[in-house]
Amino acid sequence: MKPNSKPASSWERLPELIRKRGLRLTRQRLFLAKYLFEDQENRHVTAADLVRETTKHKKHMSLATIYNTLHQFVELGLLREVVIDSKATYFDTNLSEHHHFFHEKTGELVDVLQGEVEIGKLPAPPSDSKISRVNVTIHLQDKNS
Amino acid sequence: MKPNSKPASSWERLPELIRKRGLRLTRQRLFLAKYLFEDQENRHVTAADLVRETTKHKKHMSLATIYNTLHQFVELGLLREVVIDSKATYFDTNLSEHHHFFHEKTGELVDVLQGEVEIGKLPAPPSDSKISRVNVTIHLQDKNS
DNA sequence: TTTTTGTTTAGAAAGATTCTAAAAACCACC
DNA sequence: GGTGGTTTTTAGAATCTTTCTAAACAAAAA
Repeated sequence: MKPNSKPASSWERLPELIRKRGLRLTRQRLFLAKYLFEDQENRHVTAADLVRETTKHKKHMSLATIYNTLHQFVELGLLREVVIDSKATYFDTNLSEHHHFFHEKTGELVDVLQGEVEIGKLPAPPSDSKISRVNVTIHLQDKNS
Repeated sequence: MKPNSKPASSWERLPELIRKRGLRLTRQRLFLAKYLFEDQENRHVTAADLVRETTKHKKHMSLATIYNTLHQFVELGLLREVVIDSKATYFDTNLSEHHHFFHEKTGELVDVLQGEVEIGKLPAPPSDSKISRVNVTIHLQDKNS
């Protein structure tokens, strides 16, 4: 009889979400979900990061499976894909509306909370389109350069 | 902000710019500059586009040279590099401060003039960094989806 | 347990970008 | 205009990220 007052994490919602799509609850999908969502921290991971991490945890997964799973998680609304430089695609566990600092030198991404950016005006989209998202990326350099 | 009064075209300034850097005025650099800047239109080109175009104009250039030259033009302040999806890096001849519509379906980029976007508030950068650029990308979907 | 069907996997393939080192072109100097 | 030193260009190889393939495997159903 433990009280369950915490908000359900993506980790807890996973079986339901997966089943709703007719997908199977595999060892690999469970491991990745646990790894990404168990602690509520926001992460920015690449596919290569995850191959390294799964191997380190003695749960090696192939690149193909990592990519498949990440894309499925995006479909399920559990991850957001972020493309900023041509070196890598990041998958972001922070689903709330937010933006990013991008350190040009290191490739590091840092969240910028929604309230910290205000957009006063936007153009109307072309008539046959609608706006699906507005991305703001703040590129950073070292101060002394 | 200063109004965007058009200076001499990049095409005309090229010899001077190139020399200032101790670079040589080669046939290839001249052709690309002319191709990109001669008419004042704003372009969004990829390296592969340019290999195709140079070949079509019977001035074939290797991919390596195309990439080298594009990066040099970025260094010289003649082009801007734009990364939005993982499929390609675009080089943008529009140097004025501006942003982009991005058609998710087609990968097409369309300029959004500076005045059409207003940013009311930005976070302070981390103490060891400074903001080098702020990118706003407006992702578009088909209206009926 | 057996069957069915979806999933994972290693390795191959594809696509973008960078590297290499040999040949060609630029340009300063005569 | 030629020569020589240096930079550029080039084709092809190498690298890196991402996707594809088809064979082995595992989850759910019967």
